[in-house]
Amino acid sequence: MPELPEVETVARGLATMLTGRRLVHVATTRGDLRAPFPKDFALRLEGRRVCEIKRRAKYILIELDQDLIWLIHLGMTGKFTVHPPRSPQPLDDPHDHVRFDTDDGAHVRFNDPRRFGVMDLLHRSELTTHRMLADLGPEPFDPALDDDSFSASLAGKRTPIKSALLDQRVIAGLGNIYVSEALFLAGISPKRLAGSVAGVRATRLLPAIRNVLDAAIKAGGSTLRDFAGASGELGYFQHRFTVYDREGKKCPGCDCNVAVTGGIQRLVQAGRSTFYCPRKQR
DNA sequence: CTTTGGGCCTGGACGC
DNA sequence: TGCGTCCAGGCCCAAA
Repeated sequence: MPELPEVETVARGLATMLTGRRLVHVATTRGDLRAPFPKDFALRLEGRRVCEIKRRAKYILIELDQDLIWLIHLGMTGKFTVHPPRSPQPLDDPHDHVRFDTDDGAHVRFNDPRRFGVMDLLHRSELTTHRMLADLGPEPFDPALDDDSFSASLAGKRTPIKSALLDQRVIAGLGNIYVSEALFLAGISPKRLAGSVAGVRATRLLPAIRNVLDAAIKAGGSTLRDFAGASGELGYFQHRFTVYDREGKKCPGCDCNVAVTGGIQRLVQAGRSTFYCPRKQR
């Protein structure tokens, strides 16, 4: 369930370990996840130096020399594990899809049991035209995203606000969990049509989105401290959610009796679970 | 044009 | 115990 905060955490962890390093001994296992890896994938990564590691929406972008960019999506279950130099070689796992060493002797593996991840290689010039990047909306923390532009992107939409926030063209990086959390914090019903959120409610929703993401990134960052130097999995951190996956539990903002009200409700919108409190969200 | 829904993939939870 | 069924999730694409 990696969404923006988890992807950000993984990207920061990888940056700590890999920036400035050269990739050596790159190998793939079966060479496909949701889609086949690009042609000569391992060969093209071999010997490249890591210049910088960034995140765009839920994608990790590893910028290499020769203007090559390694694009990674973690899907649902994608994980990186970094084994520092001189640490024991990890056991083989059938779901290890990519492995490589760095020129300082670390060993890195990408593991994805459900294979919903994506690997691709692109040239720097394709950063805004690549199929998976071209239509992405603004980053939630982009200062250019203000109340007016956010409101304008919701205006006229006939889809529920829950679905609109999952649409990466509206705002990039939110997934099913943080959409529920942000709508709860903003006190907005997930069933409300996006068009009716434009205006005053949008000015409540945008800070709520930022608060929820910021708190989760901070929680992730605190796990990174322990990981550097240890043989660690990147991006998995304990985070407690207020409404997500808490059907029937008490809403922290309500003093109502759960036995009477049923507590936090679950509903399905566009095939996906939404969790909310009908009393706090209108 | 916009919005909806199916398919991809597989481990784990659940029911019989 | 062992089997089958369903679900979760992000994203693309076809269909309405």
